[in-house]
Amino acid sequence: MTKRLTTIKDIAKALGISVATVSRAMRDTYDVSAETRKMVLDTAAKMNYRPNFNATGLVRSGTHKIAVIIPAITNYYFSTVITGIQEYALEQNYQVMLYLTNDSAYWETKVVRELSLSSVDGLLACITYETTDFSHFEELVEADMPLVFFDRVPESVRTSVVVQDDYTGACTATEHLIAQGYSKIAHLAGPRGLNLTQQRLQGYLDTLKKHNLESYGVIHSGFSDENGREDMAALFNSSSKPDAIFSVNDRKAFGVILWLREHGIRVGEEVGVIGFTNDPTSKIISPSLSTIAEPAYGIGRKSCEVLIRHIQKQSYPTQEISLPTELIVRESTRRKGIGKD
Amino acid sequence: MTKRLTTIKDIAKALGISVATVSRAMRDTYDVSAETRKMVLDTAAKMNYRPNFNATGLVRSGTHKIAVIIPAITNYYFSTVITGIQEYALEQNYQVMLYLTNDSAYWETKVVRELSLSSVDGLLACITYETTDFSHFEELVEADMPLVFFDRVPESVRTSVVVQDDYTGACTATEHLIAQGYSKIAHLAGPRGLNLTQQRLQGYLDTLKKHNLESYGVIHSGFSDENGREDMAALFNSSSKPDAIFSVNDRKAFGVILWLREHGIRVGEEVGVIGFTNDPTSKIISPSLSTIAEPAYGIGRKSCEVLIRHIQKQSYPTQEISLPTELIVRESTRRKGIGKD
DNA sequence: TCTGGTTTCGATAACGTTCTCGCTACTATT
DNA sequence: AATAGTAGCGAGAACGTTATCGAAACCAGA
Repeated sequence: MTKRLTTIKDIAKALGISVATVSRAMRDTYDVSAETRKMVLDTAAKMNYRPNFNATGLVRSGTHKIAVIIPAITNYYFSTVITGIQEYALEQNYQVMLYLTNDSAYWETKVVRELSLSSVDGLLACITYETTDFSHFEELVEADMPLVFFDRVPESVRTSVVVQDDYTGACTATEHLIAQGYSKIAHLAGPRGLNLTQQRLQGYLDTLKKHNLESYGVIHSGFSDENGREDMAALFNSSSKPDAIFSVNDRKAFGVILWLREHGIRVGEEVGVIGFTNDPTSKIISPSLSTIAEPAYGIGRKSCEVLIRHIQKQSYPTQEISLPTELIVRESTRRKGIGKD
Repeated sequence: MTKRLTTIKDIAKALGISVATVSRAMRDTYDVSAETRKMVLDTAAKMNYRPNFNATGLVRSGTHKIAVIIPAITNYYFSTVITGIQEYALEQNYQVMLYLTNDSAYWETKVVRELSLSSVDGLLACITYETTDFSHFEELVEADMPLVFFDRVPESVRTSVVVQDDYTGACTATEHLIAQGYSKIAHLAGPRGLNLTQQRLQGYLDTLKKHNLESYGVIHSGFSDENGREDMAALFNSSSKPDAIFSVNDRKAFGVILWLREHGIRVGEEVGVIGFTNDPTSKIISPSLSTIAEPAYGIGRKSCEVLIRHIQKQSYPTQEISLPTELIVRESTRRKGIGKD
């Protein structure tokens, strides 16, 4: 197919030495004299030598590759996580293979099952919201494949996980709404079965209870702005209308704001809205969206770091890492909505 | 490191047949009886066999992997392109390795140079806007490595390219502004040296000339909304203020709209704004942004398709593919700005 | 001069596949 | 019944690298 590449043998022949010496000279310096080492390195550069990872990977079982399995990348959170993963991986000389599941459990299973165990050293995964059966991941764990989950994590599989502190973030969001004077608070929750959905819901409920407030409704649905619109229509159809909305994520909150605007309801003044993520669009939408900022980049770096630890020390203990979130106040939760962002 | 995996040999031993037969049974049916084939497949499944890609890649030089080199993924366009690439690749049983250059020519060069030629079958690249020296790519071409550029393409390297029709898109955008009654049109251009910057600028200039209009300013800068704001400040500092802005992309146009709003200038009515991309935020921003929709997903699929063609037939002729764009009219270019989106 | 210890290097097996031969046993043809 | 042809399979080399073992060369000490 492609032109024949120069191998270690070619260098050996050119120099009249053995392949073993060339191989040694390539990486460590011990067991080989300084001059031969220099000679080898020079001619290697001259002949434009590149190591064949198939061969090295074959003999020492270990490719320097990690697989990332993620539902999608066309949103701020996921794309930023990947960026963090990618940067840390490259720093550590690991390469990233990307697999998109498109939030389909079928594809997730297929991808994980077909993923040859020999082609990657470890796996970084964020499950789809459809996934209920985790046997495809359990098989990997049983084969001792290092595996780390981030953001959306299953409860059953016993591995390391890296998440943001969803529970505390939800508490902070709800506290903020209450502090701003809202009392009839509803929650637009994520899909059922997802850990983060449960955590954020619980934070919301616990904070309400702490303040002796009733929930003004909880609706479970997807993560899109369309879902947000639909949920608002359902919510305002009932007799007891909320005066504030805590959305499980920003995109859904965008739908909420758009719906409120279209229905002539003043965002902030009449109905407060807070999201979760800190998507860049939350600064652009009008009114701008208050939100709980997630450390997406940090999640990416950290989960990659944990994975590589697992790869390099097979006895590295299982970690459960939770990164802090941060409240960002903007216009959508200002009662007297005059100030700018 | 990870537990010993079952190999083809284990299957052969378990069945009392040779490895060659097992190997053959695994892929094509010819030269092996239906019953042995079934036997092999069954026990392979039973023993949880996964092929070792290092070994297959070694003997038949060809890994089923392609590398994607891209400045970033944290924006709509790039993440959608990657999604297209990924989906087509998976359909064709190729795996995607992701490399982010962060728009740094240094990292681009480093990544491309360190990319072992033996570890991927081909390369899909979108250059940084810093890159001026393309020798790292030319080396690949000389080594017969299949290489396809998309979106941002160098002019010098002789390979296949897949882009949207930037020139015609820019013409359409400018025509639209003129048709809406704007006549003092300025262009916020992209970084110099990028082909798409040049194409969009030229489309703008040619359309103005066709209508006997003067340009009300061209400013080159980056792609961010911050850049858009800065450029607007510079533009409105002069005595001859434009009544319409054609921005090289949507994110920059968001900055424009934000700047106009902050300065009490009515978007659409007083100053028309049109972008390029069709970022989902363009529907969310208020007023919503008219734009030229780019076929991002299609670009991804198509460039991956061309690359795989090149990989599978080394004599596949070099292609220059240009995908059509589409005008999307929203509020930011409505003179009497009452209508909804 | 002999011994023992380093340093530097070469031969060779191994990693898990695929590929090229060639062999056997069976079927078809005359 | 003899021959040719074919289907099915096995033996072994090959891919490019690393790892193991041992050999050669050199040096120091007695």
